[in-house]
Amino acid sequence: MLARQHNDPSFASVWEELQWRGLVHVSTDEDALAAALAAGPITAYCGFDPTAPSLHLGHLTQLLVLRRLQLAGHRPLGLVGGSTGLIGDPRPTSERVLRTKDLVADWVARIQAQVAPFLDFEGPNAAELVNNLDWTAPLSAIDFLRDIGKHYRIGTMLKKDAVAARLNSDAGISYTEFSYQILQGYDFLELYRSRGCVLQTGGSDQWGNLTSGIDLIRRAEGVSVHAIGTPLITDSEGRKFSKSEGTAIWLDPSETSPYAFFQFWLNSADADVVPRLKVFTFLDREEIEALEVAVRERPGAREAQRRLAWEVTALVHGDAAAEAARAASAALFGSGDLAAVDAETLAAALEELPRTTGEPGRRLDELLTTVGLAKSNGDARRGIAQGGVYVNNRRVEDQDAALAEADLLHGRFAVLRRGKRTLAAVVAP
RNA sequence: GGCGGGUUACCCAAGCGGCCAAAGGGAUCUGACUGUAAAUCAGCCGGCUCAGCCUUCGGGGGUUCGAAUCCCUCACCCGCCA
Repeated sequence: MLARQHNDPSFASVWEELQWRGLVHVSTDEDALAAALAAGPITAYCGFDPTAPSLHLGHLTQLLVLRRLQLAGHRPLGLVGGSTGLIGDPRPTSERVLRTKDLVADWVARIQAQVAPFLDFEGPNAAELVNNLDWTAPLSAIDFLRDIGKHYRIGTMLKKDAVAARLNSDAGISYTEFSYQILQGYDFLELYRSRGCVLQTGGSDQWGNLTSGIDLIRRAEGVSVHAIGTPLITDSEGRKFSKSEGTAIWLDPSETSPYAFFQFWLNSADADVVPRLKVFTFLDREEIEALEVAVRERPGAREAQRRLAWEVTALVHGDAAAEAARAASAALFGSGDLAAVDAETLAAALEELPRTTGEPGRRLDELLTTVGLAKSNGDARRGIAQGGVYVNNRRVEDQDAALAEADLLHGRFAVLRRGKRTLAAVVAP
């Protein structure tokens, strides 16, 4: 997968490409940054805090920024925050619940394993994974206060958006989370000292934490370093699509199956698809512009969405998984007549879906709940009453309906559908 | 340490003894339209053996025929004062 990736040679520099792809929302002085990137290989880092067992799409943006920098000859550092993850950066609305150290350690390992495949650990600009616990754990509270704390002014810290928002909310903020920006700033300083790191990337919501490190390095070392803040990826309505609220799309296939992942991209709105191609694929400008034309002239064909879905699924889950997801999507949504799909193809497609076993006579509401298409039997029955439940693409009319012998395709399978596009499989025992 | 305010369903937020499973908004979900899109309109939106019943309004304990609403207490949060 790594071997296929490349930056677009039609750009004069990686900086220009990052800008074209819409990956630069804010940065430190553009001229100085562009000059630093052009002057020769530099070391850049991005941090990922283990606040969940998996990374999600917001993190994928960051991984790809690091990778594009690496493809341009720079050296990427992937930091997994073993210590910052124990603290948690302040969310705008509420205080985080502290996780146990064991749990965070487990998540660190998982996330390291998710970061690694996106970077090349061979060659002259080999990537490196680092863990900030390595340098913060040995630090005593006294040394921390004397050596680092002295560089921080309370007034500046209070003005950071994340802190100010919390102070204005009725949630308040603990000293623990208030201190987060210092920890992240210290990471940058440490990486500057130990590895000559002069660039940090991150989401624009991390800007305050990025500048924390820049300011610290200037005070402690008298050196100006750089930062790039990427835009928060949203849909055309401005909603974050990767937020922890439940619609999160995870990189871990056991959290979000490759099929569901593929479907997510396939369902991108016309207005979103081109920006997403730029951010999440390695397609050249020329190709993306051609797809942009396709969206404009033949929107119903959804060529750009199909390409996007394939590319990103292959990038994250590999070619085989992407092909399986594509084939399943084609089989399940292709003709509308599922009985026409041959047994082998159907069986393979259903492998991609959530599934449960069920025999004729089982109530549909129970099957829907069991397989996760409804959160309760009442929800399932409500769904049927609203005309939103289908068996093998045929609408179910009766709330008390049960699975019928005739519903079993090839004598074994039934496809349950909730709404327009959420599918699950029932397999006869 | 003192005084005052607050804790409501996924989120925001009304309610201030019965008409409260709890207003309103948002999100999610479903239908119509369509392209497995967007926008728009409509509906649903705690659970169940569903014209009824059960469990919810920070935790626990009271008062009352009856509490999200009153009292006590514990926890947490906010503000002002020290």
